[in-house]
Amino acid sequence: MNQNLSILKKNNLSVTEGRRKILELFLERGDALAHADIEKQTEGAFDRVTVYRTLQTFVDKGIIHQIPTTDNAILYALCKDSCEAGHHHDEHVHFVCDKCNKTICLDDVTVPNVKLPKGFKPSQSAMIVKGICNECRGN
Amino acid sequence: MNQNLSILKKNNLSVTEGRRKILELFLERGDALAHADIEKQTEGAFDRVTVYRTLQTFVDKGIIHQIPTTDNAILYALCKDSCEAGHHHDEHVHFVCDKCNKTICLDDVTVPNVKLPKGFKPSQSAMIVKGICNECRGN
DNA sequence: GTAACTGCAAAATATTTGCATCCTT
DNA sequence: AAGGATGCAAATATTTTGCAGTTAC
Repeated sequence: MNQNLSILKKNNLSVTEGRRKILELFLERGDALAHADIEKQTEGAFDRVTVYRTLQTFVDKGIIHQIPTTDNAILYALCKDSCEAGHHHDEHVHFVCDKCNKTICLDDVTVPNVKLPKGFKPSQSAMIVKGICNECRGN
Repeated sequence: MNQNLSILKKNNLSVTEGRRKILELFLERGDALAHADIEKQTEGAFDRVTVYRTLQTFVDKGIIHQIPTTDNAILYALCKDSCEAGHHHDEHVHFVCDKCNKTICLDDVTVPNVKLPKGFKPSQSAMIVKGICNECRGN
């Protein structure tokens, strides 16, 4: 079975053109996408509203997660299998390339613990590293 | 001299009602503010556009810095003295309290280095920790 | 006096909601 | 057939831009 099909089925989502296509985009590209990227990539095949709703659905189901960014845009990226609905495990490092501008999930790099001042109790943490990615390095 | 006056002067900005007031807000509150917060706190004393422009000016001058957030809003917080125009040193940890929802700069907690996969060259990093802050702890 | 800042109007952009229709199961 | 997903229209929210009047120095 196609990977995107199985992901949708596993999450009790009906399989529609839009969901398949958007999920496929994430699977193909491997980096994080903004709403605007998805609109561009799908070239108006789906209504702007459908894209909003699809992304929201995927976030709710734990298929994708949001990535914090300094600039305006909200980015989304695929979750690992360990994510479940309402319970994300996205405590890995996100890398933003200054050159190609891609945002990549470094799934294997976990966010280190830091010593917080007295009284602060951490529950979750996120980390963003900027720089040059492995693909742009050689060029 | 007032602290906000000296900050403005130091950055060659003319001292206006709006700039003084917005800077004062940051100095008083100590936590990070979104554009919407500032509008609410100043209760329409200044045009919405003025607030946008003032924040942009402050960012350009290195008086405040933007903080990445998981949800939509862009947050701003005061920079330490070591920040200069066009050259931020905001590599400290930002703490978001789940209870009071404030975002606090932990200026003394520096972002630890992480080992990146082969080929990735870091230039800058940011970190966000969620949890319960010191003030909400006791309550 | 002059350059810079502000407010207003309006354009451009982004996001949300309601509802009728169509599609998946 | 029934429930959910989509598209369209429109409401709402957010951000940017131009310009004329005002203010800081």
